Amino acid sequence: MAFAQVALDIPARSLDETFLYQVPQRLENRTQVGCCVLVDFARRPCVGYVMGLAADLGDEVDPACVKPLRDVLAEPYFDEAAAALAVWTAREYVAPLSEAVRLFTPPGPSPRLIKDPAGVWCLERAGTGPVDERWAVLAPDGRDYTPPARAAKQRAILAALRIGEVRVAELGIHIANPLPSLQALERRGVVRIELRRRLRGEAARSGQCAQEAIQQSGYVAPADDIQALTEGQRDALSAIREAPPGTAVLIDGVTGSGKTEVYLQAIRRVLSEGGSALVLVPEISLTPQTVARFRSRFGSLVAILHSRLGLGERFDEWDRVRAGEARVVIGARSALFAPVQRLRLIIIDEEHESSYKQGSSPRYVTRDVALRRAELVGAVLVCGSATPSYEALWLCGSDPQRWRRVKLTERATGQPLPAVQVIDLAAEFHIGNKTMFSAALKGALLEVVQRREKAVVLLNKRGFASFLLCRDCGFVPMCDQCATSLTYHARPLGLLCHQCGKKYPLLTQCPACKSPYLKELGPGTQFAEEQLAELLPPETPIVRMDADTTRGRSGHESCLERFIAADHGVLLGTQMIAKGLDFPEVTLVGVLVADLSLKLPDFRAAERTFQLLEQVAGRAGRASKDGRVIIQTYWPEHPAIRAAAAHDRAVLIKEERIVRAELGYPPYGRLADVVVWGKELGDVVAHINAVALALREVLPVGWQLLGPSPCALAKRQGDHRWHILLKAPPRADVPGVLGPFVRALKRAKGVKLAVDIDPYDMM
DNA sequence: AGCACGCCGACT
DNA sequence: GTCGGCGTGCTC
Repeated sequence: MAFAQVALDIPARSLDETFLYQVPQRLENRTQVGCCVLVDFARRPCVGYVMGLAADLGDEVDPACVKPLRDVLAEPYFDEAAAALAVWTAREYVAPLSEAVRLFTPPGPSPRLIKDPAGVWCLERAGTGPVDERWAVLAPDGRDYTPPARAAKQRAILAALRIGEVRVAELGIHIANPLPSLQALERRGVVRIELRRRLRGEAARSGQCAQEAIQQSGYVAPADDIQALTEGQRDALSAIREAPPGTAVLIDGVTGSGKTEVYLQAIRRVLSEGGSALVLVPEISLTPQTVARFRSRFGSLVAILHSRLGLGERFDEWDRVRAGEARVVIGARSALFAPVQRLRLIIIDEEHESSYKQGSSPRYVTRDVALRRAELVGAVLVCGSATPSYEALWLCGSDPQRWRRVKLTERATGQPLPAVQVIDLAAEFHIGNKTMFSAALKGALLEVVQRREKAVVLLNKRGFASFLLCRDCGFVPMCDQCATSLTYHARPLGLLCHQCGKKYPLLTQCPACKSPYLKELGPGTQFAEEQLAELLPPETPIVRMDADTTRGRSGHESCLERFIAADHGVLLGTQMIAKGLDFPEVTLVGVLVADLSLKLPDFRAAERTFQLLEQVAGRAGRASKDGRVIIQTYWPEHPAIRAAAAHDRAVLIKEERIVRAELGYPPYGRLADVVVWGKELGDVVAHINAVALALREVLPVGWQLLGPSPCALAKRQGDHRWHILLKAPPRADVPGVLGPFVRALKRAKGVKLAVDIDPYDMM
């Protein structure tokens, strides 16, 4: 008799254990770990995934309760190692098991069970099949129906439906758990719940006819493609080769040191031994240039997993990986879970990037899950960055058995790192300069333009002005959804909430005191663009690149192309211009206000500022011409600024070590953030207080509980947000304490709760 | 999640 | 007295 441990595809924290089912004879040879199966659960059918197989029941389960599997719905999506990684991820990040398992299932919706019009449960296949959505529609006789006074939810639902049809999911945004009420209305014949077919966009096909030839010639690239390596690159390569399976190598290489070439050659080696490789890049760096570079080496052995691909195309790529056709997988964070066979190498490029922290459940840390996957499958993890995270550096020092660091101190071209000049903006103001450009930066920009070279200017703030201020009464217009100040945009003219994206018309007078004197304060990229245009000769190409100009499918690329195509000019942008772009002709980098990110309420603010400055500085002088960097700041003596000026991270680390050790911040302590949010402030505060009270009861000795307090973004999209911060010793089993605690919590109406283990962002 | 069970206020 | 909304608990 065979039994299967099944993880049900139901995202509830109270359901995150596997359930045992008996495997009937007829399904015995099709039932494998990773299969999607149909089971009976709580008197109805349910989709699940096989996490393990067993020969007997063990003593835990009453044999009388065990039901047989109803059906096997698909070939295995994942293997035992992946199942183990899913269980580990769910535990480590206090997430429902089903959500962790879904990381490994093909892109697109899971098979769902839906009720047909007769009320019979039936299965809807994933992938190629049509996708249904549940819509609530007012029935013709329902128009005049008035629900009883006590049925507040039904009233709210009907009020919405009288205006128009609504998706059930959308009702859920404002009405907690609308389904029971909706079903009650349906029984009365007041409302119909309809399933509607949503047609998937046509699966895009990747036209790589030219690449086919490369694949047929085998994956070994022509010898002239393989660039001569520097000594540092050779050391890095041999460190990767010699690293035992399940361990990590940190490539700590200055900007322009040729880390990508190291990756490419390490991958080539893995391929020649019959293995596969996974390359994770920040979402933003997955540009056509990056893809092209890998494709030119490995042809159609490359698969791209990108969230911006259509669902069909994403599925096709995923399936090529599973089939073993693609053995070099490049993608953002979630590609870590691709069904790669014989995985021998996992590369995380730009390891310090905050996008490697997943923002929704399971809120995993890519680096840590990647190392776990490497351990489970016997692969080597390679993390590369010019500015590694403090945690990664610390791991190399404190866990040398598993973490090895290789330094690349020279640029591949032999060029020196650009000289950095720091300008004190306060001093500049005192000598009468009231513009955004110091005399030094102004001069350098004019010189660059005159020599018909290129410059990059960073201003880490988009829009025209951060906020409007009434000069008569001090009023600042705020977003009513988020309680953040509204950013003034000149084009299109209006006020915009950068938190939720809500647009407001421009005010001509103060709503509080009717004063017409509203002043724009805190210049952003739109304003800087105007100023730059005034400063430079009229015909100078200026390309602005921020979230506003890169919106849309290829906005990003078109901005870059315009800058690359121009024979000289200035690229002005927010932090997105600092990330992994390689423009050979840039000879000047200017930072308009370096301290913008320094004052954020976040213990990583200094580290992030240094990373941003060092990365953007690295855009200068990558080819044959020397580069120059000018950093303007009100805080020239800050360690992050001094470290960037000297290209010496030690200046910052020295200070950070003291602060973080003293306050128990990572890596000298582990954090967990417990957030509660909801529409009613009173509910939120009451619930978080109850949570805090209960948490203090189970708090281990040596742990600290901070708060409850409002989140830095105390209101977001209409939700009030409060949180509790936990500080634990460095190697404490934080999920081991929080997991059982959260599972035992009574759920409260009108509020939601999330746990973020090892958070990156506590706003 | 979804469904049964059971409590309790509201209306015949 | 019953009806039905809403909170609680269980599901191999």
